[in-house]
Amino acid sequence: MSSHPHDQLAPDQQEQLVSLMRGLGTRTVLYQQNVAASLGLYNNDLKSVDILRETGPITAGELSKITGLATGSVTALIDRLEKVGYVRRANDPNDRRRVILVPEYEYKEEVGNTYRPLHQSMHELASSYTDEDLDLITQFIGKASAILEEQIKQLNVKKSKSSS
Amino acid sequence: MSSHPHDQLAPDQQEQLVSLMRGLGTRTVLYQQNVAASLGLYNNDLKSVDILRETGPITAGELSKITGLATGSVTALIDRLEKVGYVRRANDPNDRRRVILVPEYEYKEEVGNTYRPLHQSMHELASSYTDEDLDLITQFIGKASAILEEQIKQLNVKKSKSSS
DNA sequence: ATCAAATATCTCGATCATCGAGATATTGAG
DNA sequence: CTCAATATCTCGATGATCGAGATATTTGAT
Repeated sequence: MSSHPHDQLAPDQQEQLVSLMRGLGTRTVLYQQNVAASLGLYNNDLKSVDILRETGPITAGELSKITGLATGSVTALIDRLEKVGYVRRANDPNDRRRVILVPEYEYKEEVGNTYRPLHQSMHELASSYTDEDLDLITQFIGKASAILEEQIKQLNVKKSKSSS
Repeated sequence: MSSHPHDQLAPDQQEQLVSLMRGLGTRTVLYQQNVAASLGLYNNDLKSVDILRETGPITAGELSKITGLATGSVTALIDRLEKVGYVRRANDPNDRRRVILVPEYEYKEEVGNTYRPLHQSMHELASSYTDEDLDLITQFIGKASAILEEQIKQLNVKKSKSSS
């Protein structure tokens, strides 16, 4: 399908990839929302769990910066997550103002169970490639991820600028 | 780097990719949220604009199903998007109950402008690959996207089941 | 030491997107 | 023609989020 024999040139190929990436993005957002609902969490709560999973323990303020939520919202968010055992408040011995958030979802199987079918399918997809190809793809994903991170930073910069 | 000579086996490589994909997902969600804020839209409003962009005109009810929002919420959402000119309500000549949502953001340059830096970077990234490699990557992204779509469906099925 | 400014988190009233149940309009089947 | 099904909208209730101020702690200057 997608009628592009060899008479078609590269720019179009790039366009196709970028378009697919965009579609992947839309689906990712919808998927995340569905996972949250499935776990009985609010979107931002699951988002925070995912962030903590990647960063490890961070302070409430750092979570506020990353998520873009007001500090008051983060306080309430932590209360909710703590109540259901996804996270724990810990003291920073060096600065008693700070609240360190320690992920505790290792004990919560639900998260793993919910993500499992996706991971399973991804593993299956991955196993259909040679080591070499997988390397190529992995590097691409890593670079795409870095680009996104950079773009998020840029948008935040613009946000602060426009409010000055 | 990443010390995995040839004595290391595939599963680890797969793990790395899946982990990276997850990180990509988290960043995608954060990015989307930042774009929405930057455009002065609510998350679900931008989500809907993106959906409409991909699907073309659909009914209010279909948007409700895709986004998972209640019909009453979609009504308000459309009101907001219509007010700022991202979308237009049209009649379905065959069924006068229906409201068809027609995307109108071609006239809105802001969306394109906001996404542009990301697209630019993605194009740059894409242009660093050979046609062959790009093909491989494109196919992978397409498959990953299809997997996500399937997983979203599965989660919706479980949702309906558990409420019976 | 002392004090003021800066920083981190929390509190709390206000706002507003979302829900969900019911209202309204339309279609389709019998 | 009537009734059930369907599509959208209305509207009161709920609750996440905001944002300004309160509290506690740290830091730096004097």
